[in-house]
Amino acid sequence: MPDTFTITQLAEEFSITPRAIRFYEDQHLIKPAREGMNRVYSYRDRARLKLILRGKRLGFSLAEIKEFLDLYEADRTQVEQLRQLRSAVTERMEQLQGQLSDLMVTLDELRDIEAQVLAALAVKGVDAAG
Amino acid sequence: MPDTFTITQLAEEFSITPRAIRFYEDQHLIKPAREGMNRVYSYRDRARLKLILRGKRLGFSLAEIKEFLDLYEADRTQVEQLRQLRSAVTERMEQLQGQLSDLMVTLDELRDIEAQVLAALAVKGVDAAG
DNA sequence: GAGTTAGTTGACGTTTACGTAAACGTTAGC
DNA sequence: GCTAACGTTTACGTAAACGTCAACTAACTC
Repeated sequence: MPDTFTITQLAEEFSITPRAIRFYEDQHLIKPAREGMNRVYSYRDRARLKLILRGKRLGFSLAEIKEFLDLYEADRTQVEQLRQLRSAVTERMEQLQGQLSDLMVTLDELRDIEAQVLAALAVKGVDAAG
Repeated sequence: MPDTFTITQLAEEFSITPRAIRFYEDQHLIKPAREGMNRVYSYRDRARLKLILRGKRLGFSLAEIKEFLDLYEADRTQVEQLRQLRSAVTERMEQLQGQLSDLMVTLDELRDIEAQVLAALAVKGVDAAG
């Protein structure tokens, strides 16, 4: 592991495009150092990028992710910020729980349809595996 | 419960705008009857709209929802149709199973973060319920 | 018959998260 | 001394899912 990274190194490591990383910079989610014109990413920058991508996996918008990151950076010692973070996480969890139950209902319905289809095929004396 | 609905009635019932409902029609997800120029929604149309909104809550695109709805409507009398329907349903179920596990992983990550935040608050001797 | 209410069809605007050139600079190899 | 690889900025393009006018129409109400 080196201690600095180029933009394409990070792009390849995380399977995104350099364009995406630059876009995150445009949106002030990350600010790498410069060596002349070129961006140079530190180990901490890389960690930050990891957090960004994780936030995206979790379904947060870049604006939301920026708020989270700012919370971490601004002052990790302040209770109010921890509370904000917690409430954001809780809210998101509730959304996901809703999605989860919707998903399971949908799966149930699909199973019903599948059963009906199989029954209909059976009535026609057709091998279901056909 | 009446047996027909106007567009604003449905819009209000489901907390969306008439514009949204018309847009679904543009995308061929729903085709209400007409009384002169005006749209008239049957009870079945309303059920269909419910399905659309549920699909959206599940995070599917309108195009995907359309495919999904077409499954319900397909001609179930012909063997070939039944087979197609069955394979589409099966494929859909596999996709949903994938989403399901993704969702659960995501929820786990969020639970981790929540636990960390709670721990940080506890260290500060703060009531988490604050 | 003027106004209000509820509906209609365009058609352009908006947001998010980048993609996609265009036009250029800087080192490395041949 | 040229080109190839990799980087840069600027800027316009894109897709999804509507929002937001604008400019009607049709039906009631007074």
